[in-house]
Amino acid sequence: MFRIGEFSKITQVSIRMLRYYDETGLLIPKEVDKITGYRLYSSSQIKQLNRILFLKNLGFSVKKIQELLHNWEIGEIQEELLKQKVEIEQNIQKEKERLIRLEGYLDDLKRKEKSLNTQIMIKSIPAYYVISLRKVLPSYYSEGLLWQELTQRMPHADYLSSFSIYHDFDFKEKDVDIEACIILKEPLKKIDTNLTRRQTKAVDKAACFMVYGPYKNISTAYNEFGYWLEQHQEYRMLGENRQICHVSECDTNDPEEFVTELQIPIEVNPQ
Amino acid sequence: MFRIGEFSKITQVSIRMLRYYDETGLLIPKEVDKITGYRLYSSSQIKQLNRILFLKNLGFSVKKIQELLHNWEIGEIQEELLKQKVEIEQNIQKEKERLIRLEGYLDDLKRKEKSLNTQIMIKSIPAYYVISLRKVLPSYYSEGLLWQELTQRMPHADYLSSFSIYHDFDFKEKDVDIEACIILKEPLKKIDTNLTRRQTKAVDKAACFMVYGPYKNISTAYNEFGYWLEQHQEYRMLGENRQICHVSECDTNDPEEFVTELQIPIEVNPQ
DNA sequence: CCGACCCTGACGCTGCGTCACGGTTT
DNA sequence: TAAACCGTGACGCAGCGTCAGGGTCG
Repeated sequence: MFRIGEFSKITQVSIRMLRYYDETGLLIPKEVDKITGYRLYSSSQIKQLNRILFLKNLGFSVKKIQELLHNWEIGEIQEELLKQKVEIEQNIQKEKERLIRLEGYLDDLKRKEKSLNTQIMIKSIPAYYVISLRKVLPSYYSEGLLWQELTQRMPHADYLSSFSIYHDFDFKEKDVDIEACIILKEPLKKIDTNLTRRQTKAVDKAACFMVYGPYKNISTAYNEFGYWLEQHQEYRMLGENRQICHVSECDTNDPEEFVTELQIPIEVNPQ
Repeated sequence: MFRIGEFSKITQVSIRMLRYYDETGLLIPKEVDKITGYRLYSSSQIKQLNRILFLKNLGFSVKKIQELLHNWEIGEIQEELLKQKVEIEQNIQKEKERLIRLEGYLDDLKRKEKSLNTQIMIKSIPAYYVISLRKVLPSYYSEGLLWQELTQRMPHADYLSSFSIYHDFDFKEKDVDIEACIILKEPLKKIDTNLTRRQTKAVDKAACFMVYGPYKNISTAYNEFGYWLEQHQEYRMLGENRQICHVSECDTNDPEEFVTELQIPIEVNPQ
C-alpha cells in the first residue's frame, strides 16, 4: 500500500489529480486510514489508473471515462472510440478552417494595409422561416418599393428581423431579381396571397462584411470583395447573396450611420 | 442608439455576451442611462464589435483581444497573428497525434480482444539529472547487483526515483549493457568516482506499458510489444529502452504485486 | 522539535448560459 | 395589469493548480 505521495511519484500523476479522481469516483483509494484520513493505494490500482490515463490521453472527459470504466467491455469501448474519433476529426477540421482564415488574412495584410478596416468574416447562416415577396425590379434603387409592399401586406406578427436575397448570379444593371424576407419566430398561418411563406436554406459558409454609411458605399464594398475573392482562389461564390440592413432609414436620419451587412455564400474550391 | 436587445439582434451576439464585454472592457456602451441603467449602443460600435468577433473567430482569448484592440496597428496585429498561427498548427498536430493513437488502438481491438489489458501508451519523457552506474553484465538477472553497488556508493541525497537504461539495441542473452540511474532533484556536487553524473536526453515519444507481477512476465510483455510494433508499421524503435520498477522487492514481498514500467523510445517512420 | 507528508476547504481560470429577483416601459 | 425589456448579482461548467490552515509521522 502506498500513501498518496508515493503513488503520485510512481504514476506521475499529481496529488491534486489523485484527490480529484477520488472525489469524482474515478479512482477511490483501496483504503483510507480512519484516524488520519490518509489515502492508501494498492499496487493493483496502478492498472486502473493507467486505464484512466489511457482514456484521458484519447481526449475523453472525466464523465465519459467513468462510464467506460463502469462498463468495461469491448463493444462499448469500441463504440465510444468511434464516436470520439469523429469528434477529433471535427476538431481538426475546425482548426484547419481557422488556420485557413488566419492565413488568408495574413496574406491580405501583406498586400494592403487597408484590410484592417474591411474585415471579411466567414460564418454560417441558419435556415429561417420567412415571409417573402420576390419580384424583378428595374434597378437596385427600387428595392425600397418592394419593402413597402411587403410591410403593407404583412400581418402584424412576431418578427425578428429581415434581409434581402439577390437571386441573380451575376451583377445586373437592370431587371434585378430581389426577394425581400422577414424572419418569423414561428410559422404563420394565414398570409396575404401575394406573399410567400417558405424556409430559406441554411448556408454553410458565407463571406460576410459590413458596409458603413450610405448605400452608395455598397458597390465600393462589392468591388473590394471582388478583389478579395481574386486573392482567395480557394473560395468560389455560390450565388443568392444576401443583404441585411442593420441600421437603415427606419432607425436614423443620418445616412452616415447606416450599417448594412452583405452575406455572400461561398464554398471551398474542390482542389 | 440601440438598447441592448436591439443591438443583440443586429449583431447576433447574445445579451449576456454584450454585458460580459462591457464588464471586461472589450466593448463599453457609448451611453448608460443614469436613471434606468440601460446600456445604449451607437451604430458605430457595430464596427468595433465586428473587430472583436473577427479576432474571436481566429481563436484569440478575451485578454488578447483587449490588448490588440488597444494597440490596433498592423505590426502588432501581424505579429500576434503569426503567433496564433503557430498555436493553431500545434493544436492540429496534437489532435492528429491523438487521432493516430485512437485509430491504432481501434485496429488493435479488431485484431485481439486482449488489448483491453495491455495498453500501450505513447508519451514523452523529460530530461533528468541522474547519478548513474553503467556496466556490461553477464545477464539481465544480474541487474540487482548493479543496483546494490549503486546504492552503496550513493551519497544520501534527495532523490526522486530511479530507472534502468538498456543500451543494447538488440536483445542479447548475455553481456548486456545496463545503466542504473537515480533521478536527482538538483545536480549534486561530489560523488563517488565510480559513478557518473549526467543528464539523460529527453525522449519525444516512447511506447510505454506496465508489466504486473514477477519479472519473468517482462519477457512476455516484450513479445507482445513486438507483436504490437509489427502491426504498427508507422513506428520505429530508437533504442535505449528504459525500465522503471514502480513496485519491486523493496516495497513488497509478494512478486505478484510488482509493477514494472517499460519505456521504448520510438519515432514516427518517415513515410 | 523540525521538516516532510497528509488532510479538507476554497478560490482561480475561461467565456459565457442560465436562473433569481426586482425595476420599467408599453 | 400583463408582457416584454432592462438591471445586477450569483451559480455552473471542466479539470485541475495553488494557496491557507491545521493535523501526523519519523
